[in-house]
Amino acid sequence: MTPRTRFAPSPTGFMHIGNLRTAIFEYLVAKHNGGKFILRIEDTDQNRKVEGAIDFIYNTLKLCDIKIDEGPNNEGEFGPYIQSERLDLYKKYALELVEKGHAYYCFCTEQELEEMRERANARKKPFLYDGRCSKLSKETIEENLKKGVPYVIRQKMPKTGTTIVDDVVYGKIKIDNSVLDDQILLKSDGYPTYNFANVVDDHLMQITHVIRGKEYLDQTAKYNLLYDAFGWEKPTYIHVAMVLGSDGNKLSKRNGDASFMDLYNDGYLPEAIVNYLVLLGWSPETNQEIFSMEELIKNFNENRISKSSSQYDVKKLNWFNAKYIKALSDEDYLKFIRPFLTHDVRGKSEEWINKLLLIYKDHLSFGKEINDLVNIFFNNEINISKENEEFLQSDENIPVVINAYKEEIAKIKEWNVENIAEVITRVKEKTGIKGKLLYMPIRIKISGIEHGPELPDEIYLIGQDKVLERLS
RNA sequence: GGCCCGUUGGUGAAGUGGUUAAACACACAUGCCUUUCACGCAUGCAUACAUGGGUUCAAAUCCCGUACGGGUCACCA
Repeated sequence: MTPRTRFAPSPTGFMHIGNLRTAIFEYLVAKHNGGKFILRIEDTDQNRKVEGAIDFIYNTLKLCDIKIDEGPNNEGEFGPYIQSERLDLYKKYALELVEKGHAYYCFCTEQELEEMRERANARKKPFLYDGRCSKLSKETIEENLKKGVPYVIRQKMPKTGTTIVDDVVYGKIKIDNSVLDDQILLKSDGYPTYNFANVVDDHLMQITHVIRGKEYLDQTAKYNLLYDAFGWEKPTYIHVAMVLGSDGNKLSKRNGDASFMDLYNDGYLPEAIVNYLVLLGWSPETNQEIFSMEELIKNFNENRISKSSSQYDVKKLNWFNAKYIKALSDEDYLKFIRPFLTHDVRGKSEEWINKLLLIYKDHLSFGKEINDLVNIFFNNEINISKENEEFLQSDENIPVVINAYKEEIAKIKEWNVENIAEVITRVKEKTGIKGKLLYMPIRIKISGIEHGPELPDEIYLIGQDKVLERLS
């Protein structure tokens, strides 16, 4: 049987890095074993549908180089791949379960349920449906159906004993059947519940490995009971621990850093994000840290997924991203970084812009950062701090050096980095000054600050006219 | 509250009974390099196996209790 895994998001138009990581794991398990990766849209909650969400998911996965073998936009033989288009299927299987005696019609109204719930709360007991409708006579049921009384279909749970969940990561988990609710399979609007649709689809789509967040671990007992009721073979379960935010709490939109798209828009390369995420909760057998998708597929091993949750740390992501940026060709780098530059570049030549951007290729953590780094080349006003002003007054040689620079720079006919470098050497020879006193004064005069790229580059980029003006 | 799961330095983690006086990476610090910074390289740091009890010649590794953290108990997924 060829391995098949699936990514089954609900179409909310948002993907936080925890979801993405799950998708990556699912993809890697499939591909490592030569299998298929399926996308299924779980839109059984009609209230949460978002326009364009499917394209958004395709887009995100494509950026991450995760290839969808079957999905709504490229159907295989197990379609449709959108749950809202499979309604008749769920109904058919729900009724099959009723037939077999593993499920029953329930005509209780929301109000009745609410009352039961309140009574349970008052006694400080967890609410479990008491199964009263399972005792309804055939006649009553038929009469209700004929009258069109709204109903749901509930699964009949065993009241005693335990159900074992076998999980690749967590091992064997024992769940008491007595805590299991007669869960609803089919809602009164004809839509299936998540749990039911999941089991039916995973079976029909021949999913072999169910990989999902650990928050579903407890629920898996219900799944197993469902599989047993149908007489279907259970898939291999791989539950993965959660990704926590940098504050150690649950990831949330509010934390800002939780979404893939935000990261992408800030100038993080998808390859770097994927590489970082895969190492969150999974470790390879060697000390290798940088992995191409191809290498991940080769090396991934679900037995090395961690049980405990891990914390998202943007600093490590920055490190990965910087590595990936450095590895880019100049051409690719320029293509990547250019859109992030928001400074006013009117009047600047392409050559000038590219040179500027290239200087920072090895210094960049993420795309948006370029604007801060590059600031000194766009400030029209130079602000020299008090300390720096004092420094300029601190040595009688400084004016001499500055004057020498001024003279030599004015003489340059062809404005390029080589000639500027020569000027610096000449100033050094002429004045006999070297070290700090040689470069700091001019730096401060032309940019206001003592940091920056290499001096010849900096002088070159600021431009001959401006440099001369600022040296006066 | 019941049930389930987890707990190795600031972070990601290796290690699943014995050369581990616990690797590696990020972060941090220092040094070298560079006429600054950064990059790169090197070194170091961090008083890390939650805690108490067992089992064993030997435990981060096995068992039990406790604490702490998280998850789950919907006509949401």
